[in-house]
Amino acid sequence: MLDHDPSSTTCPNGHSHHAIKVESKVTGIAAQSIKVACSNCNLRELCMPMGLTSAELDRIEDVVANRRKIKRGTMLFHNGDKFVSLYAIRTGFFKTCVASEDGRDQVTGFQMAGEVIGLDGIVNDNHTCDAVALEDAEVCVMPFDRIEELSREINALQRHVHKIMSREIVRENGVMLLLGSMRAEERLAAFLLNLVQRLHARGFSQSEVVLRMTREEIGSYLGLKLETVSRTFSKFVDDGMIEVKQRHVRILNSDALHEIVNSKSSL
Amino acid sequence: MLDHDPSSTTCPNGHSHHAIKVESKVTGIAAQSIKVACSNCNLRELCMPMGLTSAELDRIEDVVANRRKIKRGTMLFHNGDKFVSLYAIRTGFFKTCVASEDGRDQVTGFQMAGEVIGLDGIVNDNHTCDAVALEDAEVCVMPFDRIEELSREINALQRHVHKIMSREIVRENGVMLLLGSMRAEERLAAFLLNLVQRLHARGFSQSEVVLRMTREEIGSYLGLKLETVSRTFSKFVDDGMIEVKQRHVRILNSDALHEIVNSKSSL
DNA sequence: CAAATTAATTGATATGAATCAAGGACGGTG
DNA sequence: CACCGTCCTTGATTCATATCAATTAATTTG
Repeated sequence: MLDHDPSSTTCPNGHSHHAIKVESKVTGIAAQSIKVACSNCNLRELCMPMGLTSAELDRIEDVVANRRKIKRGTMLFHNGDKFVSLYAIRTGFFKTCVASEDGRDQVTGFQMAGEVIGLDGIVNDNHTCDAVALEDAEVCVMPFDRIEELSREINALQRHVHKIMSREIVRENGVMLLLGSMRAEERLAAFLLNLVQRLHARGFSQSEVVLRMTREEIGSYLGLKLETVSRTFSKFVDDGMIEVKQRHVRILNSDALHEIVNSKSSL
Repeated sequence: MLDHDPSSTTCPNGHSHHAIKVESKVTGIAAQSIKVACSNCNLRELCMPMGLTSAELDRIEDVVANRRKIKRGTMLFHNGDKFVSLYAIRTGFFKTCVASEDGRDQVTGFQMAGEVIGLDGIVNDNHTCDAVALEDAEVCVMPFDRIEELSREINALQRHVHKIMSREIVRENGVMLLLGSMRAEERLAAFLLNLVQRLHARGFSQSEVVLRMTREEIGSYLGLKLETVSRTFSKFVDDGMIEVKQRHVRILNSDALHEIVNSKSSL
C-alpha cells in the first residue's frame, strides 16, 4: 500500500534525511547547529524551484534562516505583527484567518506541508491575518529581504516566488467562486475534494482524510454555519458518498462528489 | 471644486502629458512611435515604485512595451490565453471573472486606472480569468519577462512587484470575509465605500459614483442576485443614505454606510 | 423616430441556510 | 473512572435571499 498514516500531515515519503543538528559519526563532520539542507528535504519539489544547478541549490538554502516549531493552537504570526519572513511549512497544518473591525472572523485558508504562508504581509510590512497551527508544526523561516536578494541573482528562484504568489491569487479566485455562487453541498464537496487532492500529492490516501479543523472552522472557510457543515456531512453519509467518524472522513464515491460540485451543468 | 466629471474613470488630474506618438514642434525631436513615458504619467505614483532615481525611472519605462486600446465590452485577455504580459490600466474600467467548469460565472474584481491586471497568469503561464473592459480603455502592456529582468536590477521595482501581488492577495482576503460573513446590506455598503474610496484616491468625488457595471455584475461580485442588489439600493435610498439614478449614485451619508459594514459591533 | 433589446425595479412566493435548543460523544485530567 | 469542557449531531423554527413574474426605463438599432 502506498497509503500512509493519516493521523499526521507530515509528508510520509521520507524518513529523517533533514540535515538539522546532525552530528554524523560516519562522516566525522561536526554538527552545524541550525544549518538546513533543502537539498535533502523531501519537500523540495513542493517548495523549491525545479531545475537548479546544485551550486544554485546550495545558495538557495541560505534563504532559510532557521526553523521554528509551533505548538498546536498557537500562532505563527498574528494580525498586526511586523512582516519579516515568509514561512515554508515543513510539518503540520495551519489555518489563516482575517478579522473585520467588528470582530467577525473568516478563515481564509488551510495550509499544509510544502506550502508557504505570510505573503499577506509584504504589501504593508505588517501581517493582516493570523496563522494558527492546527497541529504541532514546524516551519522554515525565510527572511523576505534575503529572498529578494537571492532572487535577484537566481532567476529560477525569482520565478518561483512569483509563481507562489500568483498561485495564491488563483486559489483565492477559486474560493471567491465557491463563496459567491455555490450552495452548501457544493462547497463542502469542493472542500473535501481539494483537501484529499492536496494530501494525495503529498503521498497520502486519495480516499481518507483526517480533518485537522473543527466544523466551525470548515464553516468559516466555506461561509457556512457549523450546523450546516454537520448536516451536509450527514447528508453525504446518507447518500453513501462518504463515511464520517468524527474527524475521520473516508471518501466512498469521489465521482459523486465531483458531480455535486459541477451540478449546475445538468440543467 | 475638486470634483471631476464622474462620467469617466480616467484620472482627471492631468491633461495630455503622456508622451505617446509625440511630434513636438517645440523640441524639434521626431516622434518616437510608441515610446511611453512613465516619468510623465500622472498615474506614476499609482503604478510605479516611489523613490527612484531619474536614471532608474528612465530604465523602468522599458517595462512598457506598448499601449493597447480596448473597446468597451471586449476582452483584454481571456481564460486560457497564454500569459505574456501584465497590464497597467491607464484609462477605463475592467472587470475580471472566473468561470467554473459548469459555466457559473464569478466576478472576482473591478479594476480602474493605475491598477495592474494579469497576475493570475503567472503561475501556469495561462490566464485563468477573463478581463473585460466595462468602458473604452487603454492599458500599458508590460511583458512579464521584461519585468522580471528589470526587477533583478532595480530593487525598488522588485519590491514594487511583490507589493502589487501581495496587495491583491490581501484584497482577496477581504472579499472572502465579505462573501463569507456579511449580509446583503453589508456587502453592498462595503462595495460602495470601497469604490468611492478608490475613485477619490484618483481625484474624483467622495460622494458621487457612476457605476460602470450592471446590477448583475455587482451581484456576481458580491455573491447576490441582481434583484437583491436592486432592492438593497432601494432600501439605502429609502433610508436616505444614498441617491440612485440608474448608474449614478450619490452618497448622502457615508457614516451610515460605514455603520452598516461594521454593524455586528453594535451587539 | 419607432422598434427592439437590455437593464432595472418591484411584488409575491419559495427555499436554503441560520438560528435556537437540546442531547450525545469524545478527549483530557484530576 | 468520573468529571469537565469542547466538539458534534439533530430537530424545530425563523429569516434572508433566491426565484418567478410582471412592469417600467433606458439604450441601441434599423
